[in-house]
Amino acid sequence: MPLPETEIPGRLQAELMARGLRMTRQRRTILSVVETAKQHLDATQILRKAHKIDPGIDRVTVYRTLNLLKRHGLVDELDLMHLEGEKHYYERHPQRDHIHMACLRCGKITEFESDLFDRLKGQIQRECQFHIVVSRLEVGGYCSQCRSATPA
Amino acid sequence: MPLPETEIPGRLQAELMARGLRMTRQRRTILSVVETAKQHLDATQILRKAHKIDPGIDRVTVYRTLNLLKRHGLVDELDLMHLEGEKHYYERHPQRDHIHMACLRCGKITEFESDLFDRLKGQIQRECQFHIVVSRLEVGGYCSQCRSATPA
DNA sequence: TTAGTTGCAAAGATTTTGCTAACAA
DNA sequence: TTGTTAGCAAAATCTTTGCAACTAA
Repeated sequence: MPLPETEIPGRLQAELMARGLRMTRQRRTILSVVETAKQHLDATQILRKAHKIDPGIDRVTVYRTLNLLKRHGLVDELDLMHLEGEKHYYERHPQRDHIHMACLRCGKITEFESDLFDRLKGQIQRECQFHIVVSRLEVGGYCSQCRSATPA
Repeated sequence: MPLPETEIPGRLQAELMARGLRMTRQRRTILSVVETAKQHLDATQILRKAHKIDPGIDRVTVYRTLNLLKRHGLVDELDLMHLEGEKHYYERHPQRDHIHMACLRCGKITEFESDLFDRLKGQIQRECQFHIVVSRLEVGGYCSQCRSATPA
């Protein structure tokens, strides 16, 4: 069963301010784009959406803000198995880590949560004495639809 | 306990030839570099090592050969949590998948195999009806040495 | 012979840096 | 006021493409 949707509007903004960081008009715009994204966005897509709110925002500001969010652990950077080029995708750091599955045929990205994943991370921390800050599990393969579909 | 070292010299070359691909002097060189690597190498490092064997090899040929190996599932592409830039690292596809742990302080990369990881992939295949072709689990954090070390 | 491969040059894609003006606190 | 941030331009980094010459099978 899915987690309850605990979307807190402006959470990113609140977290950044709680850390004493300056809240500029541009940052507010970019944060709102990331926060309300319904899918994984790369830097260019974030810039495009930000432009619709504030056409003056520069691409560099998007990169700088994403780096800021990354450093503070507020967003996760994904590669999604490099399905289309080397761009990176961003999503708000979830309350519970999930796995990203990328279909090599149709490109669909599916997310999956698992107790086994949580236990695996626990095992790593214990047996390797490694303190995990961030983790990323991505798998590439064929989704159920593409497995049963006729060959391309 | 570690797996037995079943290093088969020339395995990459044998696998490519078994697939009916042409074996050129340049490919042989690049394959031997990848095969005998004692650590994760990026394209530039592979080129550098290949140059020591055959100074005429072009960077482009390295990229093309790596892409070939990737497409055939003979090497895995790693990001190692982008610890130093956006380069990719390559390793021969292991008999059993392992986890890469990247220390955010000292940069050390540690590998770890786990039954839980295997079970997790089994769960994904079963519950998501997703046929896994390639998987990548990377974690960033602090290794045991850096955890107990004095702050930088 | 001939389809596949290489090297070279150039382009492409993504991200970062340096600097001054503008701005949040 | 004062240290931070934004915008602009330029550079840096990594990777791919086009094409003629070369080569493995």
